[in-house]
Amino acid sequence: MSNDSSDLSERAQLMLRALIDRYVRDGQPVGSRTLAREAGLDLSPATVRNVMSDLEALGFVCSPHTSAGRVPTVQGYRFFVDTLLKVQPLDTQSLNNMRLELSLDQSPKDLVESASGLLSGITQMTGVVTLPRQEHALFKRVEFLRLSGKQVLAILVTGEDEVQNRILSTEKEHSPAELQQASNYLNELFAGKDLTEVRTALLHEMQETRTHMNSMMVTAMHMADQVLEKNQNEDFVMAGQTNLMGFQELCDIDKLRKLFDAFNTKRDMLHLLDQCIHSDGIQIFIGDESGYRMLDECSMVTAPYTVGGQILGVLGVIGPTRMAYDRVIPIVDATARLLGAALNQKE
Amino acid sequence: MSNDSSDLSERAQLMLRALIDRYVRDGQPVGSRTLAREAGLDLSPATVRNVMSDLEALGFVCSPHTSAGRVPTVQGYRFFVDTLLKVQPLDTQSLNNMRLELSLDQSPKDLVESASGLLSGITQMTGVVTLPRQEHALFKRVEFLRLSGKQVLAILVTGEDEVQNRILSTEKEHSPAELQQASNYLNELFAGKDLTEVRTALLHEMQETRTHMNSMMVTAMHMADQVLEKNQNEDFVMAGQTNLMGFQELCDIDKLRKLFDAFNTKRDMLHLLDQCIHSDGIQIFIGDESGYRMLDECSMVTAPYTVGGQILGVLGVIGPTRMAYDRVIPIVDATARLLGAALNQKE
DNA sequence: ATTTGGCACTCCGCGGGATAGAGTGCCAGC
DNA sequence: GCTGGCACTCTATCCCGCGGAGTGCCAAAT
Repeated sequence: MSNDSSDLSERAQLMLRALIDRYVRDGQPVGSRTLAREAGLDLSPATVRNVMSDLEALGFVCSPHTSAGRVPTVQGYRFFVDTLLKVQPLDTQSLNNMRLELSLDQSPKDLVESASGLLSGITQMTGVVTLPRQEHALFKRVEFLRLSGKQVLAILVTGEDEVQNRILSTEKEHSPAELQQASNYLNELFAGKDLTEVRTALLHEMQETRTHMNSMMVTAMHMADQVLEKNQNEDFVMAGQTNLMGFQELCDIDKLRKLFDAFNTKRDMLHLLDQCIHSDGIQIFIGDESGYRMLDECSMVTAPYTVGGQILGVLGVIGPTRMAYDRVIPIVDATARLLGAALNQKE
Repeated sequence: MSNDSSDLSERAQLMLRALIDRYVRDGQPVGSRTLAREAGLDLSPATVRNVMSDLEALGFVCSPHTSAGRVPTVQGYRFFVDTLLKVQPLDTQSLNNMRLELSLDQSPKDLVESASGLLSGITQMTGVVTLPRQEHALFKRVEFLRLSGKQVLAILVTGEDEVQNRILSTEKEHSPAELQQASNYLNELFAGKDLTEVRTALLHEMQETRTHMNSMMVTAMHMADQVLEKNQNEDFVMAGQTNLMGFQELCDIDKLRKLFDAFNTKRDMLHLLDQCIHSDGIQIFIGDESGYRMLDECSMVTAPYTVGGQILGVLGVIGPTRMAYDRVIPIVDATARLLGAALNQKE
């Protein structure tokens, strides 16, 4: 018969939708009688049973044991979100709240915190937001201060008056005057430019024959290089971890523990989020699709946020696989847009 | 009879000790037979029962229900730690590990992280360490950078090359030259002094008639004041929250949730830690003694850490009331000493 | 006067039916 | 192709009885 999922009968799709809908609502396996009522179609439980049997054969649902209702599988959720999900438009009430929350005058860092809080607050799950990439921020100025011996404190001021410090170890001791010269030189050369632009220009310059550069210039270049070097202090912020404690499927203490441990060792998490940043638009990991054990019973809905077309970071929500995707997706989407807009105003 | 706790019979004290010992080990109410064996005294269960009855009358133990063994009460623990606790000396193995971990060349901030990790790692509970107070750090130098309009970026470098940024809003626009003058003036005046000393000197100067100060000096003073103003970025670091999930008495998801929520809203926690900073030496909060509901089934063992006699912060361990105080106390104590020593070397 | 053994009593925890409820699968009839 | 009916299965729950652990008290022993 039709084990090509694409020509799954209209009716079967409707039932799957209804089943997931119901299961998401109350977490119990759903049986034929319930579904018959729920689906709106005027069918008897017996008929529903037949259809469910088909759905089970396709791997979209399964029953925990004989004589329990059916539960969606990961593939079931996948098919659901891919082809038969209709997102619910966000009610204007919440939207306004969000806009308000994110339009207050805040520093970029605070905005990220707010966004994370919003996500966790509205969805009652856990919100994550990666810190914005600095790569495309504007180079405003740099200053060097001599600390002691060969240690130099570099201060980099970027577009939105964000300040970064770094302590450099130089090869020889530099006098305050030399440092002043170096920073003047760099500021003149690069002020107002894009950080990546600065970086490439820098590398380019340094590869040029250095004959027509005086030693001061070389020093300046070197130090600037060190400052910009590992500028990817990629990290992220999350809020509402404890929200996850409310869900039955995570009430197994051991599972929760693994999850939280994973949050603490941020490495894997970052790696996962990193993957999301490359796809534009909403991305959804269901259950173990992420490939990370820690998220076994969890799903993640993410979206990149952008300013002027440039992707600055990712944000999203982590919750049990059984989540209301139709509700969560627009929330994540809206948050991404609003955060982008808020960051844009700052520039 | 003797309901004055101070003349609790030798034997009764011994039994209380044994009881707590046993209860801490396996978490089960302990009955007369067990205790008779445990206590070492050669007594029959019946005798033990009589003594336990006394202890119950004094409020040191209680039974969860008729015909269960006895469990120490908060007051029981209190009496235990106050008068009949003998701390176990720390084995040299662990001590060396700790010393190693804290003697690596690390920035103060990293040291704090390490200390917190150590506490949680060794005790298998949750470690907390407040960030060191900066009040008694040395003023090394300050620099001002003009950002835009009336915004000035102040950079304060303290003793151990710690750097702090602050953005000031000034009353009028200052030229780079003016700012340079101001920082020169301040650096000359205050370099190498204690931050609090600087602060008081500052306030004193500003109250003086300003007639013999030129406008540059006034400006400098004002800006310095703003920089030093709210220098108490009190915050703390904790590690190993998930360790707490292992304990039965906290396996009630709801209780755990409250606890973690409390950790996230750091306010109460800070307040509590703040109280500890004023007492010198180990301090122990048992159960609800802290007055904070969140710690209902938990205890906290803290100790301030010092450099050169100055208390810089507090560190400690949070765990279930049923913890091995005799083991935890020396660990907290040692960590405090080692952290103090490590910070001292940095100066 | 304290300690001890004995005894009756209480309460928890556990395994074992028994039962009700929910749900399935299949089949025969519409 | 849909439906009602029927037998079957599996779970969850309550109840029961029982053994174990422990207490409290009393009377006897030291």
